[in-house]
Amino acid sequence: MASLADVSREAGVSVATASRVLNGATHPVSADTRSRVLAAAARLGYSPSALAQALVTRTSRLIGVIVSDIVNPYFSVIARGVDDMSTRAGYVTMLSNADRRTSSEITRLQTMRDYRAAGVIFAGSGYVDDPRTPELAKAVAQARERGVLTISLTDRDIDCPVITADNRAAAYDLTDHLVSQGHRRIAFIEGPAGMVATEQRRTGFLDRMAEAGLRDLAECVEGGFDFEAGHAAALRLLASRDLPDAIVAANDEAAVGALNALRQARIDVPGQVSVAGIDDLPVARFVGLTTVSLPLYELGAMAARRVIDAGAAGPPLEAGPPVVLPHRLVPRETTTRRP
Amino acid sequence: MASLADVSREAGVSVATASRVLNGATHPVSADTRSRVLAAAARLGYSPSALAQALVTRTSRLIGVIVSDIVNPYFSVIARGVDDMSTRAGYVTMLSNADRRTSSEITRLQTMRDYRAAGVIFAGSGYVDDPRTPELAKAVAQARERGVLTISLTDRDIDCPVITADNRAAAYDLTDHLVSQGHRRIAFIEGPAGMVATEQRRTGFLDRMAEAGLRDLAECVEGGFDFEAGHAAALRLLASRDLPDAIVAANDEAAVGALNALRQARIDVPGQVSVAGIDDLPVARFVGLTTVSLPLYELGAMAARRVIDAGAAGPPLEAGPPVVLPHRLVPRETTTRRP
DNA sequence: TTGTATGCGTTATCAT
DNA sequence: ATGATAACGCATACAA
Repeated sequence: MASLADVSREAGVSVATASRVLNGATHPVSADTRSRVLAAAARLGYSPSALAQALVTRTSRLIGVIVSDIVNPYFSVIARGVDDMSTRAGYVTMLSNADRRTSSEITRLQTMRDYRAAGVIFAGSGYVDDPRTPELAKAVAQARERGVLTISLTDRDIDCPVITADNRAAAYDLTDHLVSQGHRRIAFIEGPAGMVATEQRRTGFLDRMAEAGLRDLAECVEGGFDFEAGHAAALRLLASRDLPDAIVAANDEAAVGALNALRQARIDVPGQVSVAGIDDLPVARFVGLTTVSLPLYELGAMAARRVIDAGAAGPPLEAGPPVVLPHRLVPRETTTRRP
Repeated sequence: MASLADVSREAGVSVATASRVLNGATHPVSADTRSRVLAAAARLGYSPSALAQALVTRTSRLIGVIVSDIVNPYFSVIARGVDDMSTRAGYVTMLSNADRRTSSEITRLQTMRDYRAAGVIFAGSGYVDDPRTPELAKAVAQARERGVLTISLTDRDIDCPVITADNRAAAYDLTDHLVSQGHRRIAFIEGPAGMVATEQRRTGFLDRMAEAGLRDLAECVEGGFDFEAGHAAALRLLASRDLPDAIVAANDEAAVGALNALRQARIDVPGQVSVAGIDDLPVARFVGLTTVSLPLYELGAMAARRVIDAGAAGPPLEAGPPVVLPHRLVPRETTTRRP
């Protein structure tokens, strides 16, 4: 309830000086009045209105993150990275679920912009040939005019800085691992149709297979990013001809789904078939799934740091080349050398 | 960039009337000027500063939710409930992770208060005899003075409305199910030490066992809320004397951890021992775990709705008796009638 | 039905 | 070193 005016009155100074000591500005203030103001503030339990500050400085300590679905561990890890960094810097994070709808991303970005968020981070992958991407790009541009820095964690055609992981390379490296283990017939359970992340991961798989002269032994099957999709895909694989040497799923959840289907069918993993995923979510570690660790937490944290730093030092950094954080192959128990 | 002043100028009216048509106030406005203002607003791409609005109305459309860890599916489901409801009402949700530290909950609440959040929701359980709870209570009281409505999703000694699930009854009902299936020796893998949710669930288990005259056959072992804890607990159970008829874990993750330990040890579940959890997280459905479904999503959604409704209709509802949302037993494949 | 004026809580500019 | 005072963008009580 106590405002700056209250404090200044209590301390017998003007609001200007009260403001100066309370926000630690570089402006000189006598030690005496400083302590008087501090005492008054403490006595009144003063705490500044972040709203008023944001209104006048034209930028807040709010950082937004727009995910597809916070219940998806992939995104919650990113959100955690954002929030840890935000909190450490005295910022607070705003969260929105867009359910992969570009239109939702647009509206969410706009409402965050109306709160003068210092920045907003897009965590979700876009779709290939998404007709709404231009609209999103326009919203991003408007946000920028309003002073909000937007950052994308995936490659998207919206003119803004991107901090990302290399999906293609991740799939490529994972496939390389399998190939080097002697596997030849390898099946790939794809991600959701139309997503660029899906394309990138499939491409990485196919590229490595082709390089190994195994193109003909590479089989892509429809899938998705969740347990059920992986489970169903594995079932289809089981139903058709004989089993491949290895199965790589577009992400960990699908891989675990496939793993379960296989084991329910009494297939020995990795004895008969190796299985691997991508992401390295907590569940992967738990079931001993071979996967490639993506810097999800770091992506969120670094994006947040970037908007924080931008706020501290004018509006220096824009767009520029994508920052690509490193991934890392994590061999575990679901893959082994082919007999 | 366009402000209300810009719009009013463009439309040739005062900011007052511009404000009136743009915020849909009940104030009468002629159809003619209304359309002029609307046109001007559209032309300029006007959108109101949520900051300025919040400053003057002394309440924002911000809803905060403080969880222990958003990566934990238990909390991400709650957060999803909050965000869905918030979004639908034009609010935006602020998220903070407190890692079960009461001191963090306090500071996070304060910064949300400084943004004049319409309300903040505490999702995490407290600790028994937590010496810091009084401080939290004080912070809650201060927040209320500032007009922010706080709601707790668990029983805590901070004077504020609570919307919750009955942890004790959930454990009780689950145990009842096992007992009615003929199980007699039942082990309970506890949650993290000191948490009130842990106490409540253990109590529910013990109560039902006692009523069945099975107190002596009830065994509580230390555990936790994650895979590893459940896994380790199951290992300990395996090491000691002979196996119980059934194992109920304090939550689904621990149950799945135990499940894995058992199966790795070639124990047939539910053939030799039944296993059950609490929460009904997505993973439970996937592995076919018997559990009790807690209204996590609903808790978040209802809490959000309550702060939204409170904003719409003065400051009517305070404290009052806890609202308890129903849980539901979900029998699946990890439990069966005892031979 | 429309306009004027005031205040919300700060920061920042310009004096003093 | 300190103090008036003008914004910031909007809502609203009071006039007209």
